[in-house]
Amino acid sequence: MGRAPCCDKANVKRGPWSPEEDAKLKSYIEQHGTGDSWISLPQKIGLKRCGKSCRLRWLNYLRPDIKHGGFSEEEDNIICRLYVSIGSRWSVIAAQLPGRTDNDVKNYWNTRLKKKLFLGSGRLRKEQQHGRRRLVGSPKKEAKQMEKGRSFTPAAEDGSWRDPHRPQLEVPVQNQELPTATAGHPSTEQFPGGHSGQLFGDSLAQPDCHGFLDDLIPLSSLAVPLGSSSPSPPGGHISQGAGAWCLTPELEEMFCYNTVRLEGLDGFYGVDNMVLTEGSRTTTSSESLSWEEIMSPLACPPLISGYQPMYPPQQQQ
DNA sequence: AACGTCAGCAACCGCAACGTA
DNA sequence: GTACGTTGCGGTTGCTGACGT
Repeated sequence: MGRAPCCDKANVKRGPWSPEEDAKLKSYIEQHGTGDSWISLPQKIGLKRCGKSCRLRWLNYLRPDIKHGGFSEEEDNIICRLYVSIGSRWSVIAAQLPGRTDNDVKNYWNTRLKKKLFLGSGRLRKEQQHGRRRLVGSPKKEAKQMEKGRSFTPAAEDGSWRDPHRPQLEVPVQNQELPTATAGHPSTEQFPGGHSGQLFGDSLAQPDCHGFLDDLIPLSSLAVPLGSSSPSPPGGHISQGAGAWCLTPELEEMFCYNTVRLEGLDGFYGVDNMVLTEGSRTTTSSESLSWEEIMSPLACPPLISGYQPMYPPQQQQ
């Protein structure tokens, strides 16, 4: 007994939305809100669309507070930091960026930020050198995005990012309880409740936020405990066997399996020394590395070592 | 000018979580 | 406790337009 489909796909229109459809959906929601069932909404307003599609259209495009295009460096910074801390939890990341949707953030990461971060990609670097491809949208496109853009609530007076329409992320604040390395892979675990507060302290709210590469990546965020969901000791080792550390698959692939990609990220030469075995993702080195070694200048050249680790070694506990 | 390639983005898909009867 | 409907989320796909040859 399978689950009933959310809509009859044969009688549902797909593909891009027309202005008329947008207008219908928008005016209905502005009058009645989104409180009712999304599933029944299309019938009520005479749209041949799936309820899910209506919801998506509203959330990602029609909402009045949506901000399109033109991510600021500050936003870049926030996205990158959160990505290395919690992984691809786009809704959580988007919740910290007023006017941005998870889809927006996800697209932005996939199409731009990832490349911006890992310029080592040979082709991209070549392209940049030759100025063949823009890394940001063309003026025409930007203009289009601006045109599509809606009004949006600026940063709060205290300098923090705040969107009145979105709930603030309920996670422990920066010092330093984000469940990163101490609570298993963050992307697979829920944040503990009970503490409310903003995700960031002043550092991210500062208007003069420096480039996100400067202090972006705590190695503790790149490494996840292997083969165990139990909290890992802060003094964990990269070694073979249970309890060993590994990079998240994506980062591992970026940093270790494809050395070409490291071109533009020379700072990670030390990480490259950690030869990983396929599948088990453990090091082949007969010697294990202590946490201190991992955080040493060899593994963490200035780019990283300058970063205040979220989960410092044991002695700080 | 025509064509090919690729980046960017909107939309879709499927699964998991959640809510309720 | 369970079955079912709905919502939310993240990954993926496909279209469009910009750009290079």
